[in-house]
Formats: sequence, structure tokens, C-alpha cells
Amino acid sequence: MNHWLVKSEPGTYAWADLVKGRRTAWTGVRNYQARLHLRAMQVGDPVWFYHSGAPKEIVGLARVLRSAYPDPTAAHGDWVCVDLAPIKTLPQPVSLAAIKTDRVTRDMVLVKNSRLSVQPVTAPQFEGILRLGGCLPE
DNA sequence: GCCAACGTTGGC
DNA sequence: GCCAACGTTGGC
Repeated sequence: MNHWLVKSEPGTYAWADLVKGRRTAWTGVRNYQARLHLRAMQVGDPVWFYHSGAPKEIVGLARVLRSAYPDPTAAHGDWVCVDLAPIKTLPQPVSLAAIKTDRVTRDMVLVKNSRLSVQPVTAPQFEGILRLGGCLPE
């Protein structure tokens, strides 16, 4: 199982929208590197949901409901999307500042390449966010 | 609002 | 195929 992170501008599509909708097709990705990651996603993979812009923080955990299939919003080109469903809202959102400070999470792609909209997350980084988000006993 | 980083485009 | 110019993204 692999772990992932997707970004969204809360003004465009927020975590609350996913919680409310119960599922969504993660469409509109038009970047080759991001597409590679979309294609590697498997059903059940955990996905962190990050709000870019303001406030910049990881707010919830989703999972892959359906693996890559052709993006219906792409008029041209070979683009794909996946379906996501919410698992849980973090008790404590994890801010970008906190992610940059923490020894385990500061090497995340989110910090290194903030522009990549679909990113891989290592197992230790995944657990680091769980910890910072208040999901693990101290 | 500014600017750095990144990706894409187009001229050569 | 290279690279300069440009547009976009996103943190600050």
C-alpha cells in the first residue's frame, strides 16, 4: 500500500465539500508527474488532503475509492482521475509550518516541491502527520 | 502584492 | 534539441 497527498484550494474544492459529498472524482490534473502518481494509486490507499492558499494545512484523510480511469473533463490528451472518499477529519489540522518544523515530515514533497498537486508520501511521513494531527496516543 | 520555482511554448 | 520567454502556482 502506498500513501499519497493531494492539494486543493479550499475556495475551489474544500475538505468540507468532500465530507459533504461522500465521494468525488479527482479530475483536472494536467501535469505528467502528478498523472504518474494518479496511475499508481490503488483502491484503499490513504490520501492526505491539503488546503493550499489559506490556511495552508492538512485537514483530513481520504482513501482511494476507484483507481485511475480517463478524466471525463479532459477534452484532449490522455489524462486520468481517481475517485476519493473521506475517512476522517483530523482532530488537529497540521499546518505547513508544523510540517516544516517536524523532523520526520520536513522532507515531504509538499515542502520540497509545493507545486506538485498529487504527491507520494512515505510511511514514516504518513505516520508523522497522524501524530501531528492528534490521531496517535502521545 | 511580490517573487521564486516550475512547466510549457515557440523561435532558432 | 536547446534555451529564452512567458504563464501559473503557491508560499511569504
